[in-house]
Amino acid sequence: MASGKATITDVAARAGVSIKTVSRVMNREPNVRSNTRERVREAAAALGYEPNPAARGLASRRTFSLGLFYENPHEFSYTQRAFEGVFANCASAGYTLLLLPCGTDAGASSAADSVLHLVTQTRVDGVILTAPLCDDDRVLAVLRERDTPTARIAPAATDGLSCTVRAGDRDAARAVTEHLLALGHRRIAFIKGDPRHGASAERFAGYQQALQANGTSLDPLLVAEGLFDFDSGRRAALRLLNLPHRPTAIFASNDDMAAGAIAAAHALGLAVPTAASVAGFDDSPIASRTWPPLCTARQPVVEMASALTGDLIAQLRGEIDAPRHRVFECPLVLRDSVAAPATTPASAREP
Amino acid sequence: MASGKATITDVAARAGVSIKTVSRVMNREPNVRSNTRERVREAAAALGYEPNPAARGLASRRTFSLGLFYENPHEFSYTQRAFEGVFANCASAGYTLLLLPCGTDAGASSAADSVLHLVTQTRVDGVILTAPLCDDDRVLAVLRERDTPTARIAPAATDGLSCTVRAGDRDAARAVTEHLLALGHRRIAFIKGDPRHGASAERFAGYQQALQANGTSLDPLLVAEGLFDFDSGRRAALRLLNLPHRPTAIFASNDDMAAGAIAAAHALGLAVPTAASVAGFDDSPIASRTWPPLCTARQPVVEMASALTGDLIAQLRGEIDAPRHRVFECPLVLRDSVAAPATTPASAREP
DNA sequence: ACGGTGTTTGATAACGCTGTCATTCCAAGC
DNA sequence: GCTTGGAATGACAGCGTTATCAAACACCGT
Repeated sequence: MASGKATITDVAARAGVSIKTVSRVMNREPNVRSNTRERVREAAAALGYEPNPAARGLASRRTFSLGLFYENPHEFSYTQRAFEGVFANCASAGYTLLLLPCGTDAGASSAADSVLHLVTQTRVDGVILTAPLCDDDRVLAVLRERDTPTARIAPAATDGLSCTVRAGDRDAARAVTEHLLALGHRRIAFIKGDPRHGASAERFAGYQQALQANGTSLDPLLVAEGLFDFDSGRRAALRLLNLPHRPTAIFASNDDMAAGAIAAAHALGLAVPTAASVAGFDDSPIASRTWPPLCTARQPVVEMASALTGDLIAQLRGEIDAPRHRVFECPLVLRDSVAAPATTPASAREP
Repeated sequence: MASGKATITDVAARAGVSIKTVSRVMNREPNVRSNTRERVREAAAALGYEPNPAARGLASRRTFSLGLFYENPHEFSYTQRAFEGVFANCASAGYTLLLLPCGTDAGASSAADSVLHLVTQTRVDGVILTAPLCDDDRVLAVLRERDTPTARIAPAATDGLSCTVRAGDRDAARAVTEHLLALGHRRIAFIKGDPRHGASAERFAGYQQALQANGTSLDPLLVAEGLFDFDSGRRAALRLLNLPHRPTAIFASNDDMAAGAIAAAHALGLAVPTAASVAGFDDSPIASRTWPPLCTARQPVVEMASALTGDLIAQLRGEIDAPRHRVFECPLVLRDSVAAPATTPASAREP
C-alpha cells in the first residue's frame, strides 16, 4: 500500500465508481448502497488513501481544525490539562487542533488584534478560549463579527452565544473553607487569584460565604492579593505569616500559590500543617508534589475541556441550537497540608 | 477593512496587477518592482487580505505546518517547554504547529502506525520528534520512507539525515556529581532515568566518570532505577534512604524524580539538605517550587527546541544541505537542596 | 537604431476535493 | 406493462492559490 500518494480519482477508478461516490463514503454521507460503500472502503484501504485536507478545505470552505487560544504562560499546567481534554475530543471527531498562544508579547498590540490575525490566518472552524481571554470584550467582539463559533473555559459570565464550561468554584471554595472551620481554624487567611479570571471572584465569594455562615468575621488583614503564580503566593504568605496575630490556616486560590505558601512557611521555620495549614485549589500536578502534599479541591480540567470541545463540535455540525453551559463540581481532596490548629496560642512561634 | 473575505483576485484588481504578481509579493519572491510591491502591499492591507492556506496548500503541495510528536504524558513540563520553543520559531517563519500526541494508547497498535497515520492525514511539511520517539526505528523508517524531513530532540544518536539537538548531559551530570564530591559527599546515590531516553545513559555515564576521576568507587547498591516521574523517584529514594549505610546525597536524573526524593526524605523525617542532599537535572518549573529548592543542571529546553525548529525550517527551504547537530551546555544551578554532608556518621538517624 | 540579455509581468492550467444538479436505478402501486 | 417517486450515482463547475511558460519591458553595448 503506497500511502500518501493516492488521490480520490485513483480510489474511484479502483472501486469502479465516480469520485463523488468516494467522497460520499469518505464523509459518511447517507444514500450509498452498503455494497458500494464496502467496495470503496476496500479500494481506499488498499491504496492507503487519505483525503487531502487542503483540497477538502478549499472545496468545502472548512478547515476541520479548531484553535485553542491561551494567554498566560504562568499557570501553564492548567492550560496543558485543558489542551489534553480538548485534544482527546478533537482527534476522535476528525478535527485538528491548533494551539494559539496569544498575547501582547506576541508582537500584536492587543489580544484582540492577535486573535483576529490568527483566526483569519488559520481559518479555524471554531475557537476555544481560556481565561482570561474568554472575558475580553474585544476578543469576543472580533470573533462574533467573523461569525466564528466560540467556546469558553471558565468565563466570568455566559453570553447566550457561546458554549461554556466552568467549575463550581464558589461551592468548592466554600467547602474548603468549611473544612478548615470544622477542624477548628478561626483565623483563615485567603490569597486571591488573578483578578482578570472570573474564578478568582467566585472562589473568594465561597470563602466569604463559609465564614459568614459560620459566624466568623472576615479580617481584611487576612486577605492577600495574588496572581495565581507560585511567587505571588509565596510573597503573600510571607506577609500573612509575619502578621502579629498570625493565621492558623492559609487558603490559596490555586495550587501554585499554595505551593508558594508552603515554601514561605518553610522559610519562616513554620511547620506545615503543625504551625499553619495550607489549602489550595485545582489539584494540579504540583499539589501532590509538595511536602506535605496539598489539601485542595479537584477541578476536573481534562473532563471539562473535553466536554466543552464536544459541545463546540456539536455546534459546528448544527447538532445543537442553543449553547450549552456546563458546571463541574470540584470535590475536596484531603491531604496532609491541612490539620487541626495547634492548641497553643496561634501567635506563638515554633522553636 | 473587511477581513477574511478578500481573495487574491480582489487584491489584484485593486492594485491593478495580475494575481500572479500579488502571489509574488505575498510570498516575498524577488523580481517585483518595489513600486509595484508597495502598491500590492497597500491593497492587501486595505482589504485585510490573508491568503487562504487551503488554496495555497493545494496548489503548492505544501501545508506550511510542522508536527510535533510526543509520547509520554508524564514528564510533561519538558514537552511543554519544548513546545514553547518550537512555537516561537514556527510563528515567525509562517508555519503552523500541530501537536501530535502519539502512543499506543491512542488506538494505534504501535507508535510507528500512529505516526504514519497522523503524518499522512495532516500532511505536515516536517516533523519534530521528542524522546523517546526520536529513537524508535520504526517511526524513523516510516518518516524516511515518506521523505518527511525530520528533526529530533535529545536522540541517543545522530543519523546523518535529521537535524538534532541535545543537551551536554554527560558533562553536566559529571559537573553535578563533582559538585557533590567537592562538598565532601562520598556516598552519592544515583536514580536513573527512563532507559528508553538516550539522555538517561548519558547522565549515568557522567555520574560514573566523576566518581572514577575522583577515585571514589561506585557502590551498585546506590544506583536505583527510575522512569523520570515523581513517583518512581520517590520510591527509589525511599529504598536508598532506608539502606543500612545511607547515602549522604542523592542525584536524580531529573527534577521530577528529585522532587520525589525530597518527598521521600521528608516522609522519613530526614531534613534536606542537612541529613541528605538532593540534586536534580533540567531546572524544570518544579525545581524552584520544592522545599528546599532543587540544586540542578539547567537544560535550556526552550532555546534548544527553538534552534532545532529553525534548523528544520531551513532544511525545508533548502537553505542547508547537511543536517545540523547542536549540543547545549547545561550550567549548574546551585540551590539549597544540596549542602556539605553532616560531620556525624552518615548512618545516624535524625531525632 | 539594433540585437542581446536580463528583469518584470501576465494568461492559463493545474492542485484534489465538494456542491449542485441532472440522471439513472429500482421497487411499489395501478 | 407502465407510471411514479425516492434512493443511488455521476458530470461538471468551482474553491483560491501556485507553477509554467510566454510576453513585454528595460537597459546595455555597438
